Amino acid sequence: MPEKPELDFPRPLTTVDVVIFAIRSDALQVLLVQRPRAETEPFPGAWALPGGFVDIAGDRDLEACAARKLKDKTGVVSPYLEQLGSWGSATRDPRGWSATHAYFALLPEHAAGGTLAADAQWFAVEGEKVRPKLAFDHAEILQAAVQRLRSKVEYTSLPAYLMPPEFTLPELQRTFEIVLDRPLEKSAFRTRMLAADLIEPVARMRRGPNRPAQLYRLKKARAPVFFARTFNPPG
Amino acid sequence: MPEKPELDFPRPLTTVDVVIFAIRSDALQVLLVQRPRAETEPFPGAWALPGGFVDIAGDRDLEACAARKLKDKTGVVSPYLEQLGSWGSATRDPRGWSATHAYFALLPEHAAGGTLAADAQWFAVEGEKVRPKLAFDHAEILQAAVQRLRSKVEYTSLPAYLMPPEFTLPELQRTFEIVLDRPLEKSAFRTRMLAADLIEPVARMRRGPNRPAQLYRLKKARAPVFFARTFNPPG
DNA sequence: CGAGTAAGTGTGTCTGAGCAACTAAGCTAG
DNA sequence: CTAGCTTAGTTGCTCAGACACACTTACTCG
Repeated sequence: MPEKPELDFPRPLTTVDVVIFAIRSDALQVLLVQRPRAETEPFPGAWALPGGFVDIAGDRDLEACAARKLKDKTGVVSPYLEQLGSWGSATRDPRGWSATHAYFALLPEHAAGGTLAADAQWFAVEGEKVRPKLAFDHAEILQAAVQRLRSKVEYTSLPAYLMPPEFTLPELQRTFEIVLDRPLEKSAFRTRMLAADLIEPVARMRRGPNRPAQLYRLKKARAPVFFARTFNPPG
Repeated sequence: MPEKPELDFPRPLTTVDVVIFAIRSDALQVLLVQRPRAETEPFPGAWALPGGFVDIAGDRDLEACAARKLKDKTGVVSPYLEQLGSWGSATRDPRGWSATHAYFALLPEHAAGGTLAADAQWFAVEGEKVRPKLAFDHAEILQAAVQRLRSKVEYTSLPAYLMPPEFTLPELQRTFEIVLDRPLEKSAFRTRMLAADLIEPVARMRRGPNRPAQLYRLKKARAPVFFARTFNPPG
């Protein structure tokens, strides 16, 4: 091939980061990894979102790269994975002009309980932040992810992806309440969830502490379903 | 600084592309540029979205890069500009692994009528496509942009950014109808636009073909406003 | 001067949110 | 064994708001 001068442009560093959410201990949590302590690394020892450089040889595309990083840290292979956005600037990485493609993933609790990478740990999301100070601009990315999750919950049934394969309506409502951080009205919630047509009843029932409850599962058709209105808390 | 071996990873090509929309001749149009005819270029002579490599030396961040490319092609400096997503894979560019950060912009008609770059031209959006076959995966990006625009129109008042500084309600409704490609109900449209609180009346009136109409303008506070429901066509 | 057209307003209907009451089923403590 | 507590799920009522349609007003043009 003839020479292509514009390819000699200096290229930005290209990374992919994944904001991995799960409900654990009745709280919204996010998975973070600790950066290596080597002095040659930026932000040594700091907590950061799981991510890293795109592997030109191994990654077919950006989403495959995000899925790989998720699998490396959690072992989970096919969760809900959605592109969040990209952040790129001259200053966000001390090593030079860099751009990251951010994804966010929703894991059911049972999957989140599996074997974790040694450097990974779950942290509770408090407001739109997390306790430790994050490396790079990852606090900003996390904030965007939480906002996106909360805003999509208002008009889709995304949190169903945080549930185990079979769940009861009260359990699903509890998950919505944890994500939204506000109480929801039982009757309206039921009406809307059934109208959304994203979940279907399973024949079996679950024996709860008081009485058996109907089990539901996610329907195969995974189109996000939009609600007509937002619900409001009682009182 | 000590050596940082991971920085020797081969880096993907990094570009920014902008999907620029405007209403022209009563239709939704998008700005395309023709790729150079040199045989050394990929897709010589084909139409493509305006875009190109990130300039590490000149661009502060991705959005500044997108704004620069928009200004280069249209002369417009501060339109509505929103990140759309990113597309990256080993195969989308014949020159190698590449990732593009896509933005979409909304231009008012009067701004879109200004001086265009020599290689740029407006094309009507038909469905979610455009007549000429596009270079790279730009058809896919364009499709995503149209879908995003249409879906956001359902619950925000984005199309107001396609209007001149002052406009009448029927003109605004016409713009909504062009973007959504379906008729809207006059009364409901009025109620919702006023409730959205994104536009405010101007003292003056415009003389129309039959009677003078109230002029409105965009409010300074540019927060996107969400509607409770979608409107439906009459009949 | 009358018909046509477009801007803007009024109105009845219907859906769904919010709230509370109520039933039913199982657990638990005495 | 039983009474009372807890929770799943249902029902009914009220109210607000959005929608569809129809009406009024005002201007133009022939």
